[in-house]
Amino acid sequence: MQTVLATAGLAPVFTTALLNDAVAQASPLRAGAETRGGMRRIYEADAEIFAEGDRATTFYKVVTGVVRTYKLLSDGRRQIDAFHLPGDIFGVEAGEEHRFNAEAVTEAKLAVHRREPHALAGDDGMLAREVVAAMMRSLERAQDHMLLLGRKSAKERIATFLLGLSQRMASRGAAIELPMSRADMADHLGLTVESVSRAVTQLEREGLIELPPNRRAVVLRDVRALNNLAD
Amino acid sequence: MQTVLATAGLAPVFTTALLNDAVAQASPLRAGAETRGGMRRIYEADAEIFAEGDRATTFYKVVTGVVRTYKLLSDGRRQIDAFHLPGDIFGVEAGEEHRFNAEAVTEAKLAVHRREPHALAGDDGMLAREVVAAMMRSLERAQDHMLLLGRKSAKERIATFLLGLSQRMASRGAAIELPMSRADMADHLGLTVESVSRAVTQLEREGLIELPPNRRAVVLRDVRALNNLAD
DNA sequence: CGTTCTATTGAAGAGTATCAAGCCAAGTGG
DNA sequence: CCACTTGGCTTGATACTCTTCAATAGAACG
Repeated sequence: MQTVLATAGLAPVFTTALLNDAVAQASPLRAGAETRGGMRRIYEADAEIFAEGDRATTFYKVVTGVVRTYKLLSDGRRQIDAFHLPGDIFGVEAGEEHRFNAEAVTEAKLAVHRREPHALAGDDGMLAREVVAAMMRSLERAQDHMLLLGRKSAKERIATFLLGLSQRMASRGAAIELPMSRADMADHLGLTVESVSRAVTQLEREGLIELPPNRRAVVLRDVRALNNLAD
Repeated sequence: MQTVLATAGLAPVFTTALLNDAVAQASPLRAGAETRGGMRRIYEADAEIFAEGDRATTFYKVVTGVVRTYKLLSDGRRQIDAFHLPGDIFGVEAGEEHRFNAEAVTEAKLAVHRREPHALAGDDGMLAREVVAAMMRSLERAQDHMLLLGRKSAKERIATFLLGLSQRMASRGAAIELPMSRADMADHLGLTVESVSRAVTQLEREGLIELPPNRRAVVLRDVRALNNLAD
């Protein structure tokens, strides 16, 4: 059942299963979510997909849902390097082992690909090309994210994050479902839960964004101003 | 556009089992600084190699010296995403344009490679494999660096940075030359010059490292303790 | 030796983290 | 259908790390 929103302007955009539709319509840039090969597997929310140190015999492509990949410090500090949306490929490794952990954020359907040469050779090498392209996109995102982590303020981080999400999720207008918790956002943006909450609230008070009562979605009200913050 | 690579000029070489080979041989390939192909060019310290937005018709491999690649925010804040040492490849782009700036840190000799498909096809695709392997290494470093930027303290950042440098530079024992200024280190580690200086001094007082009077080199005195800090 | 550039050190301030309630939406069981 | 519980989000007060501003010290070069 969907949330009934108090704010009139919000109601129409939030009342449907945004996320699942977004999945189906994956952005054109992200080479079709209609992956042909690969065994499908479904993970429930928060299920582990693989862990750091696991043998990397397979890699994955998100079909539906959202996945997080992260690293941990010995004392438990966590850095989520990326959220993977439908169409995204993750778990590709240079070495024998996975270098980070992967978990489902929401229930997620994944296409699992063996790393064997022939698996890639099939399909006319299409998959191989796709994997390389995916790696380059990961690298670009990582570079942008280093700029965010190294040099942006909390408010700027939130603005950047929301703009990025809205571009990657086929969002209806400027409305975005937030599939991940504040804790996940915090560990992605190098902040604490409280700082994320405060920055979001601040952007809301300034009128740049708008949130429904359950706070798990965002409407970008002033994209210009948000872009200014994100730089 | 189906794959990003269509515009990369690299597409033809990224086929079939190529990726797996590159993956398998990732580390060993890194060794050879003795690049055969590519025109040599020498840049003096602080010379611009390319700028964000420049057409990415070439990519580079460091022969001697050190290079920094960085991004800027509109107000001048800078994030150095990586320092490139001899053997490292940089400037490979998915799109038409360079997405960051590159400058020589020290005087640097670079091997310049055209992005044309045939240039890569030659040499038995060796260079192509090397480029893919280089990208994967860049991605791994970027992921590690995000953990540093998002979750480590100033002291931990310095420890991590010094350990990484010592592993990458063919260092005489535990002694490392620091080719870059404190400002460069700061913009790489997401700190200010002063914070870098203080953290270095602190590690020195604690006996983990030792510096010469000119402060442009470091001896790692207690690698164990440093690793503990870096996690 | 003086100039210049870089690095260090000090004092004060800002931004974010930490600690601690409180709030609200959603789910549970009587 | 309504307390009651639960988990996630927000808000407040305070602490702390790092930044900012400012000055000094030291190395390199002519």
